[in-house]
Amino acid sequence: MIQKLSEHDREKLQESLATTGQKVTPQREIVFAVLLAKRDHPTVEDVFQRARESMPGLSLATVYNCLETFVGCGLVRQVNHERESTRYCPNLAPHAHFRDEATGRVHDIELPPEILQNLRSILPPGFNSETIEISFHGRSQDHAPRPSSN
Amino acid sequence: MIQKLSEHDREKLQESLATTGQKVTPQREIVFAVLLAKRDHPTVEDVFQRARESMPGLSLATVYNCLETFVGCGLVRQVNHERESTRYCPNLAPHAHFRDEATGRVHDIELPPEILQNLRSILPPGFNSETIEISFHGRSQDHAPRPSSN
DNA sequence: TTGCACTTTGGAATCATTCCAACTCATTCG
DNA sequence: CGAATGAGTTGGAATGATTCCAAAGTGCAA
Repeated sequence: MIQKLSEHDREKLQESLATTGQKVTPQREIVFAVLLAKRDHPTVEDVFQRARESMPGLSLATVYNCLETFVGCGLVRQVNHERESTRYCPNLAPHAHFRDEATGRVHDIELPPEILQNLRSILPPGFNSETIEISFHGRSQDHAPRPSSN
Repeated sequence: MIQKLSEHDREKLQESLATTGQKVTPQREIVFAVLLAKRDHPTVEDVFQRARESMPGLSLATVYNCLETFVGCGLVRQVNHERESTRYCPNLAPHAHFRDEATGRVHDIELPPEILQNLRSILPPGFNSETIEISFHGRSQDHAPRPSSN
């Protein structure tokens, strides 16, 4: 069962939604709470399952809608790997992703600003990049338990 | 109409396929030739259309098969952008991709080895990466004609 | 000539995602 | 108050890329 949003997170939600003229709804609160509760890059289906525990009537379409809305107002990031289902990630700090092909898990990799700068500098003149996506693909020995929570 | 493979390219094809115990077929030759003829990161559908000009009976399933085979034996790379159709790229040198959101076109960006090294170094211990994918997303003023062919 | 391994093919099946029309609910307006 | 408006939600249908599958085809080797 998902814990309710903290006052702080609820405000963040409310403010971000407001920037695009949208409102807080019970469904959006729960979907957002699910993302914050376990930062394991869940798929839409994962979010759906988890959110349903708290709100059995919730529909899959709504989960799609909520997540799209969050991406639109900058609350979460989409993470795509090859052709697999899209995953969602509430970590807004610049970071790369490491996809462990043994477990299928996705780990965040901190991204030092100078690396980003470095990367931007290899673009030929005339190329202006808004976003850079970096994803590693391999195996990790890391089987740490849960990084968990927020 | 697609030009036949050069002797050199045909050998490359033959050798790569051999490493995984597979054979050169007319279909594979044409699909490979299509990739080399215009290095614009075509989708499966693009390849299908272009290849059909030379071999009208070719089936879509076969194009999927060929491309998968080529990826498997290291002849070409897959390029994924968000949830769009997979694109294919015969450029094997390490490079990043720049996706121009205005035109939808994908450009290769040369990747200096030290940057790759740099990136590898930000992985925490225990993470071993086989491949790194880097994709920029933005707009370019570059409307150069065809870099084209070989 | 028979068997075997690899290929190709068209159509069916799958699966994530998008679309859509009906419905809910809160708020605004006459 | 009661209708109108509009954002949000919902379930099911539709879409689109990709995969699966079973039936043929194509050498090559025994």
